[in-house]
Amino acid sequence: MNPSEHAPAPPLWSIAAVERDTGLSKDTLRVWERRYGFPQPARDAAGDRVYPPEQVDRLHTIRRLLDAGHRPGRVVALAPAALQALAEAAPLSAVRALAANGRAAGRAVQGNGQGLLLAAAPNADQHSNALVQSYLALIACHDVHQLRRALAQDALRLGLVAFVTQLVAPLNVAVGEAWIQGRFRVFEEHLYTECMTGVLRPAIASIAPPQGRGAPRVLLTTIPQEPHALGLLMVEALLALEGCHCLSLGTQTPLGDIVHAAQVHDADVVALSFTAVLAAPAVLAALRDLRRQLPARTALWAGGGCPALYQRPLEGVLALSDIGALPAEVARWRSRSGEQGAG
Amino acid sequence: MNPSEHAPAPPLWSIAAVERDTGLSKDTLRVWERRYGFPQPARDAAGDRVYPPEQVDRLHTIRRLLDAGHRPGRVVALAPAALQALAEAAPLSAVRALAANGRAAGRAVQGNGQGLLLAAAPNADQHSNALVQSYLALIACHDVHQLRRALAQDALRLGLVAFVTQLVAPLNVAVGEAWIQGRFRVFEEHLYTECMTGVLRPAIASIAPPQGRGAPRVLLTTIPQEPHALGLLMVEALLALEGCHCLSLGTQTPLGDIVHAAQVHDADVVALSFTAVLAAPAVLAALRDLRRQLPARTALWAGGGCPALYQRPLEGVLALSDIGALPAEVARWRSRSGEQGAG
DNA sequence: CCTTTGGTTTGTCATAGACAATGCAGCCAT
DNA sequence: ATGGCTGCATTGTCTATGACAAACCAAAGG
Repeated sequence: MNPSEHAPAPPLWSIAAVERDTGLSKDTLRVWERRYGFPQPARDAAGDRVYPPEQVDRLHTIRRLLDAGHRPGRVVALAPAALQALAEAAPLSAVRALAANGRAAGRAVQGNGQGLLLAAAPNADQHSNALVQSYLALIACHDVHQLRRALAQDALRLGLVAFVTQLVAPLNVAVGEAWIQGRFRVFEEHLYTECMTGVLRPAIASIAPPQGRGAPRVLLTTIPQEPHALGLLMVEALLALEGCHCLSLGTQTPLGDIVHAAQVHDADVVALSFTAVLAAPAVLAALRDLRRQLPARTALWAGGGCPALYQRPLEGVLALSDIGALPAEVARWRSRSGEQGAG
Repeated sequence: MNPSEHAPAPPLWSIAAVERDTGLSKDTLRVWERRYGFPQPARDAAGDRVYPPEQVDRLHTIRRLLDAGHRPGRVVALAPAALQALAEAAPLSAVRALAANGRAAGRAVQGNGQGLLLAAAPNADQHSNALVQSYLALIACHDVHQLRRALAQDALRLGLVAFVTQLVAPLNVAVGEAWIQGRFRVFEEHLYTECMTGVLRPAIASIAPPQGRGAPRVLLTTIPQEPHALGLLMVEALLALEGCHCLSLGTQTPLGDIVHAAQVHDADVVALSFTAVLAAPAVLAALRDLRRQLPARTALWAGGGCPALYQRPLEGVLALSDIGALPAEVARWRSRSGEQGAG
């Protein structure tokens, strides 16, 4: 037997595995190594990079800090202790987002990387209220049954609109912040998302489709690379309650298919949800492309916790930083459509 | 005004955009260009590749053919007409999968690339029955309301078990084949998935959690890069009906988090769903890693339309080619667990 | 007919340099 | 002090080509 097999061989990661796991591209990983001296993977017999688990962990922490608004040059080379301190400190996000550019309509509060965050809360601190905190505790102890029961109960208690805008939205923000600070792992976020989906889906299914003629037809989806469906469900719930004709395509629809689906469905509005997983250039390019390919009569609404949406006004795109503003926008669409329909 | 602005500039795609859209890596795109002479993108001012839409379309067709079992060397350089002919011909998949290696338990019927396919049907041809065909027609005419109503009705009529095993599974196969043949676009597949989700979710939510002590605790998820959730829902429905304690993490959980979640949830079984989106090596590597990191008492079940699962037996992994076999496996687990618990 | 062997195919990884877009900081003017 | 411009630094992505290991196919042998 080979002696090396006796030791519990530490699992080593290939560059492809690290890319999958951290979301940092191979190119980025290599250029960081060249520029900042980290990561510093070993090499296997073939000369390929092999990353020890500690470095992968550290890359995860770095990724979280980047999503919180830090810059690579300042954090990549930092020692683990310093990284941890930074993560536990107050998240830069709000500060940076506000400082960046005050022009946009709403307050932009940035989310986490795996990016649950859909709607920026009016004031993150205000929402550190008891209810949200109790939910965070439920998630932390992985009590799914209790979590689902509590969510279902609160949905009934508050009503679906208030549930979505006043509880789910700030809870998403809170979960996102906890994730940035390293207090939650990915699977805990997944667990939360799954429970919430299990509550929202049946609720949406129970809403009767609108009968009238004037109902706006809305196409809901996310662009490729944006896997978060929770935002879509929240929006779908609100829009369905407002009497919209919703057609959701789920997540990650290629741009060409969005355009095609909008034509087929005769959509009045295409609504997209964004989180901070996506790099700002990708988001803006996608919106520009879509705006160009969609017919002029189709409105393009974008929302969610992606800061890129709110840094500068986008031509032909309605950026909704606050999910609570959705009903008002539907009303505005209705009145505008009435004018045009009459004219 | 610039005269060139008068022409309706055809949208040009960057290599990154093509990667997102087709799922072919930048490396692959470049090496195909070098080896096969296709694609042959133009260059922008900076020397970067820019792909005209026709080439992107052609790449899509090629991608579908690859997922159907063709090999790059034989199809990449083919003219569009030849590609189309190949796509419309009988899919290679079943033939190839059977020819490959007869050792595995079941027949492996391969799915499409964006890969809805969860469970291989006993005989794909048998399932070209009227019911499945009528559903394909509903999808083709984008009648979501009718589609959802019909699904909900059939779920009631057949009962959830028969609905999942006898209708949903073959329908997935049929949709997958239609996609390979280019009869469906991505958004039509999304539309179908969304409707099905809207039916399965509430059904699952209505199943009472098991009370007894001996219920197997099952953790459900997919590995990163595998975005298809429909398989998970089908499995969750069947397992919940069999009295299992299901915990779904949704799609794309990092391997480390799967292990962690399995510990926290005290899982008896980790069940994963695979489609043909993933390359065979990635699937096998993931399963090997997981098997190594999971405690021995935790069983590892893998299912879905991914041919890699069935080509050779995998040590410590139960590969389920037929979703109908799930109840029997639960029963087998129960009896085995009873022995061990007693001993 | 099944298995093993050898050659081909194919995706991924490596290197290093270049560039465009973004972001930040400092300056000036109101 | 605050708003807006200018220029430098930062950063991710792209290019090119070579190399290699694993997977696949087909032909030879038991």
